[in-house]
Amino acid sequence: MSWTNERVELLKKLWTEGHSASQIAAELGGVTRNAVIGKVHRLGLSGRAKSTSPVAKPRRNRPATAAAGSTAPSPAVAGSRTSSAPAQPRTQGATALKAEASPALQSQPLVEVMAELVPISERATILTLTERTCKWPVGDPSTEDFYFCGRNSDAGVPYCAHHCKIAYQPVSDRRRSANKVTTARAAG
DNA sequence: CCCTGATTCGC
DNA sequence: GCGAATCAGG
Repeated sequence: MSWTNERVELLKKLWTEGHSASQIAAELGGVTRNAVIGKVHRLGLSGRAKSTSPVAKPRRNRPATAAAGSTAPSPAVAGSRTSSAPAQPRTQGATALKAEASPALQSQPLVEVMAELVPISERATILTLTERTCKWPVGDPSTEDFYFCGRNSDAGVPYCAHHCKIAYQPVSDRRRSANKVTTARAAG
């Protein structure tokens, strides 16, 4: 993958908007965050002032030939599956969902509630999800205002603590889930 | 650990 | 010019 004009433009745009290098790399695809950072510097738009040590740091020699594709960066979101899949989010069990259930698709009222709960600054697109970010979908995936929760989750756990509570309700409680969820969020 | 950007330097 | 490896910091 090369730095075409369009890709550079997108890079500039996203960088200016404050996206992190890894996020930009994910959106561009085919590049690592290192590549993005490198490009940012070459473009001379690193501007986002950091406390760059005025002091010259002693650089160590690079080991040896390591450039040969030793690492296999996988920008794509890996669908991490736990051995035993817990209850699908917001399902009564009857509705057969596709492999990765999308809770947002079946609970419109809840979706609107969630939209208010997730700070814009922490929202994620499909491109920014990692193994440790909450993959709780919010909104209609076919519209532009769709996003993922994106907050931190434990490694391997698909949702943040908050969304886990919603997603993994005991079967015995799920009958009243709609009410409980709404009530729970009101209570905190 | 996870993440962030900064820098070097072989390619 | 490119970006992995590395460094430094949160």
